[in-house]
Amino acid sequence: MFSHNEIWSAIDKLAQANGYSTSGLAKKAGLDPTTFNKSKRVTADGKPRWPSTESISKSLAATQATLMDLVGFIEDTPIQSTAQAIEHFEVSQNGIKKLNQKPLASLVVTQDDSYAVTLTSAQWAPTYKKGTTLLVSPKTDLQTDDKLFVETANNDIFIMSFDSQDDDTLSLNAIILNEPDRRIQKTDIIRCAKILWASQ
Amino acid sequence: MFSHNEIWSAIDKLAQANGYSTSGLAKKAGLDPTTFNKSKRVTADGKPRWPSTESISKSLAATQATLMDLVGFIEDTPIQSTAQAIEHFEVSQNGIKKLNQKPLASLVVTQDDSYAVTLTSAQWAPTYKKGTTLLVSPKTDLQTDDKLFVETANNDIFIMSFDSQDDDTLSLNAIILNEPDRRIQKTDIIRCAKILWASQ
DNA sequence: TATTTTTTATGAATTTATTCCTATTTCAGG
DNA sequence: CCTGAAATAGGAATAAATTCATAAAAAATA
Repeated sequence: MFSHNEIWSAIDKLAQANGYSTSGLAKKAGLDPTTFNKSKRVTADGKPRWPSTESISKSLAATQATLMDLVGFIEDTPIQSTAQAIEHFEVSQNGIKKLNQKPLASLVVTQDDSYAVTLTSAQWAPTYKKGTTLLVSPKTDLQTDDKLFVETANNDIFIMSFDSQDDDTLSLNAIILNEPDRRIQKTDIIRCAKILWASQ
Repeated sequence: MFSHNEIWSAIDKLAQANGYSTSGLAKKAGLDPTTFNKSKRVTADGKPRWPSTESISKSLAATQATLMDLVGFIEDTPIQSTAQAIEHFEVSQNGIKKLNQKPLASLVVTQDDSYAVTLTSAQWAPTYKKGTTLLVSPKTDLQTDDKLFVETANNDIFIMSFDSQDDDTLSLNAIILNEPDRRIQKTDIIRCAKILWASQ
């Protein structure tokens, strides 16, 4: 379920995240530039007007975004967890480092082998927006396009999709713009977990 | 981005996953039952017709599904790729029974030992309200006050907190009003999982 | 098997969203 | 300060989706 307000807000955010104005996004999508006007979001007598599914599909295509990305722009309630926070990370220009204070991402571990990671940075938006909680599992039966949460020996963190692997290296594809694909030495990996579930 | 075919397929799957026919879903959503007819998906001259965003929103609301859930029916998301719907349950005055149609609770199982249970009954409110998704694990290292999801041989379901156990029986405390505490024979239990995580 | 209910189908009427057109506003560059 | 491009606004025309009305097929029930 999503509200009239949420879907319009998501369209605004989709445009902004790709450097477009609202009308610019409409043009890029091959639509009339006034399609997403504020004045087209309610009728004269105040009834809500919704964008069409086709317009949304075209807008996502124009920004090479998925429906999943759009979900990332729609706010929802945070999850509650039975787990306990044990580690914190900081995101900076040089990468992501473990630390104790002012965490931009917090990692919580449950009592079995699955655990949750809460992102307090917009680093991985729009795929995983700030505030997203990921439920991940360290299980190793990886399939192509599985999303992974990987931590290396020097405490860098990568959230990328699984491409392939051999005995020594793990090949990962970027899931956000302007991030390169990567090949990581397995000996450098201290944590590799498959993302099973992502909250809003 | 998503295609005309994908969005219609997703609506069909949303209906099916909730035990509805396509027209049944439309009715539940407060729409005309013919809204999602095959004949409404293309024009007379073969042009594709798309469901409106508002119809989709109403359909998700009717099934207590999120946009994320719909994505699961379209793309290879973590939820879809690692989970498979296997069983449905119905809650009635006399208890909870397994069935095939119109489930009030749906159970999905992931590829590792944790799985998710979505409650579509208010049976366990206010602790777990209608629509809550529980992430549970069959791990047996139980501690007092752990919340458990228990299914017995006659397909009754209990969501209660762990009190104690001996070789033969499991003692459970109620977590909702007007429910008695219980002692269950272990030989009667066909599923016992610890609730690790609860969604909104 | 007969009967009722549900589902599916299709055309026409209605409602809704987009497009077209024009005008105003905003903002960067000369 | 002026100008041109982009963004926004709003009404009318057009295109598109839903509803309504009806009928036929399929499924459930007696």
